[in-house]
Amino acid sequence: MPVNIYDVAKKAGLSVVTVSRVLNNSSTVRDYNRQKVLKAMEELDYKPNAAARSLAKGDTGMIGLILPTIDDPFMSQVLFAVERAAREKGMFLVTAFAPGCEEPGYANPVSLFRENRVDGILILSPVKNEEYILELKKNGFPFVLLDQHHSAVQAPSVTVDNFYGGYQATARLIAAGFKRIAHISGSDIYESSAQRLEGYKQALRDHGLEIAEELIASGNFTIAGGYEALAGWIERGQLPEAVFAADDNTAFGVIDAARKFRISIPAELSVIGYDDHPFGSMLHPALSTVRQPTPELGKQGVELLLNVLSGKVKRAVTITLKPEVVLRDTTPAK
Amino acid sequence: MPVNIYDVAKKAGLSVVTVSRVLNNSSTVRDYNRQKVLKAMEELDYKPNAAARSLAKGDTGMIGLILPTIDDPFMSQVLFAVERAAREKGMFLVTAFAPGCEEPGYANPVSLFRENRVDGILILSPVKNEEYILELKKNGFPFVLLDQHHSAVQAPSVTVDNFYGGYQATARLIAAGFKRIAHISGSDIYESSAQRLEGYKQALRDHGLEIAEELIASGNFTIAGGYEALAGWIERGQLPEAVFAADDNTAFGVIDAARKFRISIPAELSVIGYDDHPFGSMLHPALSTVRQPTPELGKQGVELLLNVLSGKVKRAVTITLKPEVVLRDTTPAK
DNA sequence: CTGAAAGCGCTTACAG
DNA sequence: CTGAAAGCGCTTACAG
Repeated sequence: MPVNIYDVAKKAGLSVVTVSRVLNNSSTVRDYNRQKVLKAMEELDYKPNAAARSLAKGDTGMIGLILPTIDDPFMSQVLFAVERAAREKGMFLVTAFAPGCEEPGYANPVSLFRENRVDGILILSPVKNEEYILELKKNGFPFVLLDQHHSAVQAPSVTVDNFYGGYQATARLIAAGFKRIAHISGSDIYESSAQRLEGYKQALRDHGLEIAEELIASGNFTIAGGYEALAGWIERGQLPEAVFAADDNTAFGVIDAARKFRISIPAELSVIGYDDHPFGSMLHPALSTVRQPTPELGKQGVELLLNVLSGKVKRAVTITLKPEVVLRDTTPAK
Repeated sequence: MPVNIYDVAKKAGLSVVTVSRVLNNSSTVRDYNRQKVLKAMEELDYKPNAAARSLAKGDTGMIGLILPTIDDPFMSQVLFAVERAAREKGMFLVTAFAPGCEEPGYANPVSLFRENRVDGILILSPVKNEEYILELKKNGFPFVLLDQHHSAVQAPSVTVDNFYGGYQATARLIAAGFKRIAHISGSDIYESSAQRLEGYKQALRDHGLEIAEELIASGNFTIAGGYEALAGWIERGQLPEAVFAADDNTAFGVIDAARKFRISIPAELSVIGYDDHPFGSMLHPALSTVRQPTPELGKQGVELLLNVLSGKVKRAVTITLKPEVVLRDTTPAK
């Protein structure tokens, strides 16, 4: 039942080599013969066998994406962008989750590359220097890091400038005239959190504002974290004028707490989040935020990986994308 | 550099057949020899080549998941569950998006199966009778439908009982003493929407309540849809006592609108959503909802597909999962 | 319990 | 521009 390349060759009255050539768009095929082959394939409803091609050629036409979780629009947006970019390049996407240390019994997706199931791997937001990354490196397996800044690993990567994002968000708040600007950071295991915090601090310094440790809270990138941080400040009588939250979840928690404590936004408190969560623009008040270039991140990641695979890129280049501040209703209308 | 099965055989002083046997956990290998092979593999850091295995065995060890989008926690939760279940069964997951008619230029993920890249496919929430599903069926390619009810396609599937969910949600509202219970439905292209609506109607009927057409709005599964539906009722002086929203996004929109119009929840208006969106339990008021068994959906889907692949399941069985009402703070404390 | 041989469906030099 | 031959790295009957 399954028709193979010999069936096509026979039907077309040519050799399998020629059929293989039209399959691979080789230019050295007489157009007349190409048509015959195409016609035979059509009539036989022939589809090449991917495994046989892989075995013969040594590549798979697939790339892998390893990500920590998917419980966040940022992750899923990148996944979507990656899949799209991969498909546009004719590659399929194998997705594997690697929750990391947080979940012990969960095997690392090593066999994904150790068995040559994919040609290369994209690793999104590795939570720390996972040992499998080191292993990839040691084995010379092609991979690209997405959204990470662990200087410890030298590898091709495309990242978003989190320092810049943190700096810009804070600068906007300063420009609006605020002095008491708080920050709620994310999880320590993500480098991005530390960098947004640094951007916040630097913006304060550059504008001659003091860094008040009591206005820096830890929020763990969660709604609850944002809620508790604001509640804490309120209870201690330290309500800031504005808060830059390390992500939108945190910002939603801040808004939720503000509502609870009857603090009006943005009249009494301004808020800027990070990520541009879809809900941010749909709920009231619409959340001001720092938009991550997720489609670009996915696209550039795939392109970089393909360039690594083709040998065009040999060194550990880093492509840095800029996020963009989007001001909506949780900051003063200027 | 790449070590193959012959290298292992030589090192172990045995034939490749024996190596292959230990690779496939064949029981007919003398334990002493098995150890020798294992040791050789270890020392050589041997990893079997997936393409060669696929070609020889005729299967790939991969399954595909086709989903319309990923911009919804329901989708991503199912994706996560599917990946997890697949990995537990030793399979890898190829993910492909098929936005369907909504996005023309986007190629159908046909080559995923036409080139035998995967052994079988899981199709999540097909928006309608996509032609590729018909093609799969015609070709006898193994697939399982997740979360769909298109009676037009006879195929193995695992679904969630949306009628039941709609019925239960409405019944809870009725039990709380409400008479004017509204419903905001989802998108017509999803069968689930129609079924939740039917459940709502049936619950009303069963309890002797009238179905008021003016209390049935269309919300498109969006925050804006929920917002506008409630705003419409308010403006027309038709505020219901309670609303059953077709999903949590819609419910969030209702809550948002209620806040805007200063309608207190649940004192003046009760709300039940659908899906158990992670935000539902984290924001205030905590959203009452109908929880979908997403982990189970993914797990059962993978298992059913594997049973189809092994020939254990031949007919178009349907596994139906029950959703569960979760009452929180947007409905009266009983 | 073990192995020689053939085969899975392609592609890649190498000739012509 | 076209094709015969070898090879990619495994597994599967078939013998023994």
